[in-house]
Formats: sequence, structure tokens, C-alpha cells
Amino acid sequence: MGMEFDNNLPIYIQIMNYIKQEIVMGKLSPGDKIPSVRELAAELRINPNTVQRTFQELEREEIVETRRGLGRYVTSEEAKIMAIKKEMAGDLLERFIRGMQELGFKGEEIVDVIKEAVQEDSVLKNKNRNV
Amino acid sequence: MGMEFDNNLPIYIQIMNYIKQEIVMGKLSPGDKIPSVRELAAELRINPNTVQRTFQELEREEIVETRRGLGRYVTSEEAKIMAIKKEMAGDLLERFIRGMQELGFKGEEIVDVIKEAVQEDSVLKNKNRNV
Amino acid sequence: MGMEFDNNLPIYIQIMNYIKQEIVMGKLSPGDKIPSVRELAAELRINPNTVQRTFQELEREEIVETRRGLGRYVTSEEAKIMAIKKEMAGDLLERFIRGMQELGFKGEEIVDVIKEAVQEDSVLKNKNRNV
Amino acid sequence: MGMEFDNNLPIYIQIMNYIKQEIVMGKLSPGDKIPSVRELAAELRINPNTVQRTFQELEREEIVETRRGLGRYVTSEEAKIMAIKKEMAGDLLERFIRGMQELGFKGEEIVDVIKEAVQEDSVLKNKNRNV
DNA sequence: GTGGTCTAGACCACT
DNA sequence: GTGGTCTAGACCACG
Repeated sequence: MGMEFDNNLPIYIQIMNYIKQEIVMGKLSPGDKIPSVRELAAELRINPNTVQRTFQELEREEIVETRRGLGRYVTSEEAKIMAIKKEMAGDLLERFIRGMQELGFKGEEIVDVIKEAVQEDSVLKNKNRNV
Repeated sequence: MGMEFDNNLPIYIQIMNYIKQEIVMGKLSPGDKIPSVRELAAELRINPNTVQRTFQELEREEIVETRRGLGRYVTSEEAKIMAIKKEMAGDLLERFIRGMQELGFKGEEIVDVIKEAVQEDSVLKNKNRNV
Repeated sequence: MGMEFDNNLPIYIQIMNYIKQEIVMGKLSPGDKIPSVRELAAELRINPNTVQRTFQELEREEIVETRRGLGRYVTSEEAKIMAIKKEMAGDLLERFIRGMQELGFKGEEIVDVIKEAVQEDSVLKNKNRNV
Repeated sequence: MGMEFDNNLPIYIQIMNYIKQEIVMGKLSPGDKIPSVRELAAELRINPNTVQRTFQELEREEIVETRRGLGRYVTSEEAKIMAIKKEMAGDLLERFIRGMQELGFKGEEIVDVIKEAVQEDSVLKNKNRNV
């Protein structure tokens, strides 16, 4: 888990998002054990308290559950995971559409912009660019 | 200018964005005078220092210019305004696409999601306008 | 003995309370044999160490006694059992009254609240039993 | 605000409860400013981080709101405060009734126990006992 | 001055 | 070993 942090967003939020992504994309499955506070802190070279906070928040969102003395696990409720994916996508979508409208773009224009972006993106990928 | 602030983003940034929108959408035209620090602070019921900072930043981005003794004005360079619009749209787009990909969506799926959202959105608007 | 554990309270405490209840309510009588550490651990699907600790504590409180080579038994002193019941009820009562007073409830109000709750509760039970 | 802490419960929870009580009992009113993190930490002689955590939790429960750069305030929604009082009383009640039933007490017996306790309590108060 | 975040390091209870 | 809590102290952005 190589990771660089963006200074504008709190580290614990960035890790939350990263873990959520891993779950949503299936790299972490329901019921999987996640690393311990100490392990992850060592790996990311950040303070254990920061990881602790990440996990606390994930637990509050019921994405992760603690089994005392044993460790933390991805929630085994698949429905919860689908809900997270939908919520995250919905947030992105809403923010994007609203933003574009506030800049004066109409519905059709927004669709066009996206189409164009997606096309470019796939072209780029075919040429093996990734930065 | 009724305005509620989102606690996650600095107020001065929110005002900056609001003013940029007004300009991009043509509600404020190149060369228009903008309110004074005191006026805007009173209207928004916030600290004048915060407004001051907003204007400073807008000036740094060359969106606004100060004429000493007269007040502040929207830049008269139309090109600059177009550039801002492109930049803001580009930022929104980039963040959205990247986010969706991180959730595991493919290019085509993203286009579909957008199409659907735009359609719903225009349907809603025809039924009940509330903004 | 199906059992779900509450994450806020140590498991060994929860089992202690459960066993105490069984004794106080007469489901376990003075002199009865209680399950072995291994049996109970298997049944509850928890670590034998945790059960061991439960029994240790119960022994310290003289609620349970060990007969070497034979197993553990509920104390045969009936007085002890009555004492436990009083103590547990007293704790509950004290915590409840103090809590209600801290919320600003007066003595009479507390009595009323209880009357109401008890009434509702018995009504509910007559309609649908589910535990 | 003299305060002694009970070692069994996290300090930040104890402070949360204390503040909730102050609000429910009207010692802190909707819209009142509450002490800053540093102030309260100094007064209680605990670490600012601990107070910070208290306030974070209160905010998450929407009992307190932050105005950036200005400080924290008791929510101005009176309904929220009533809801808290009800919730806290309901929790106490539920725990008490359930506990008593688990000890084998019937509805009427519970009412009697409470009546007795309340009576003793008021007798004690008339004699000016408070410890 | 205010809150928000992070680091460093410690102690404790639980399994 | 695991997580939970707390202290001490620092830095930063915001108003």
C-alpha cells in the first residue's frame, strides 16, 4: 500500500477513502481482516493515533467492525457495501452536476463534456500513459 | 445574495467561488464594480477580514482589480474570464472522472450515469422549479 | 444459551451477569454443577481464557465454588444468593434514580415514569410475546 | 465546574454527560457559547485533546455547533434538546426495567421499589444529607 | 484567539 | 497481540 498524502485533506480522511475504495472495488471482501492499528501505522509511516482515528470513523459508518482482542474486520453485510458505493458515486455525481450548472452548462453540454473526456482517457490508456 | 456556508470549506473560498460563478455566468460583467469590503461583510454577516481575504485572492488570480480610491472591479479581459470558466470546469471534470474510476466505474458506465442524471434533472425541473 | 455480546462491556462481565441472573432467578440452584470452562467456551464460541476469567471472578465473589477434580458448583449458601440479588437490584436502582435526578426529574415524576413504563410493558407482553 | 472523574468511564464521555445534563437542566441554554477547548482543559486540568474529543462527539450528536474562529455554541434547536432529554431518560428507564426483570422482579414490584427509594431519598434530603 | 490535525509515547483492559 | 484512552506538545488555517 504505497501512499502519498495530499496536504489539503486530513490524512485520516485520505486513508478512509482509500480503504473504502478497496472495499468497493472488491480488493477487500466482506469479513476480511484489516491490518491492525500498529501494522498500518508502520506501513504508512504515520502515527498510530492517526490510523486509530481512521478506523474509528470507519466503524462509525459501520464499514468496519471490531472484535475485541482479535482485530478489525470489513463488515460482512454486503448490502452495506453496495450502499457505500452508491453513496460515494452519488456524492461525486451530485457535486459535479451542480458545479457544472453553476458554471452555466446545460444538461446536453455536460453529457458532451463527459463523452469527450472519457474518449480522451481511453485513448491515453491505449498508449500506456498513466501519469 | 442569501448564503449558507459549508463548514468544511473556508468561508473565503466559498465566497470566491460564488463571485467567480457570477462572473462566468455573466451576472457580473467585465468592468463591473463589485461591492466594498464593508458592504459585502455586512450583507453576509461575516468578518470584514474574511471578505478582505477573498478579494486579495481574487486579485492574485487577476479576476478582480483595484482602482485606488474608486473600488474594485471585475477584470475587463474577457479572455481571462473564459480561462477561468475552462479551469473550473476542468477541475470539476477531472475530480469526477478520477473519483468514479477509483470506485471501479468504466468510461461507458460513467457516461451512462451522467445521461441518466441529466435526464432526471430536466424532468424534475419541468415539474417543480424551486431555485 | 444463545448470546450476543455488547461491545462496550467486557465479555467476561457479561457472562458473569448472565450466570448471576440464572442463579437469582432460580434457573440455577444452590449446589448445581455449572459447565466446564471448555464446554462453555465451545458453546459461546469464545476464548476459554475469557470463560476462565469469568469463573475466577465468580469464585472471588463466592458465588461459585470449585471442587477439585469434580468441577464448579453454585454456592450452597442461600443467604449469599439473596445478598447478590439485593446488591444487583440496589445497583440498578441507585444508578437509575441518580441518572433521572441529574436530568432534572423529581421523585414523583420518576414514580410516574416507571408506572407508565410498567403498564405499557405488560400491555405489550399480552399482545405479542417474542422473547 | 468542580469535577472528579470515575476511572471506569472514559473522561471524554463523563464530560459529555455532564454537558448534556447542564443543557437538559437549563443551566446552558440554546445558543449559549460553551468554553473553548483550551479553557475547559485548563479548568478541568486535563489534556486539550481530551476536551477536543468531547466536543467532537457532542457535535456529531448535533448538540453543539462550531462557528469557525469564533467558538462552539449549544445548538439553538430547542426540539433537539427535548429529544436528548427524552433519549437519555428512555435509556435509563429501559436499562433499569430490563435489569430488574432479568433479576425476576415483576412490574408491580418494580414500582414499589421505586416508591420506597424515592421516599427515603426525600426523607434524607429533609435532613440535609447530601453524601 | 479559535478549532483541527498530527506526532510521540505511554498505560490499560481484553482475548 | 489487539484496540481504547490519555497526556504532552506542536503546527496550521481560519476569522
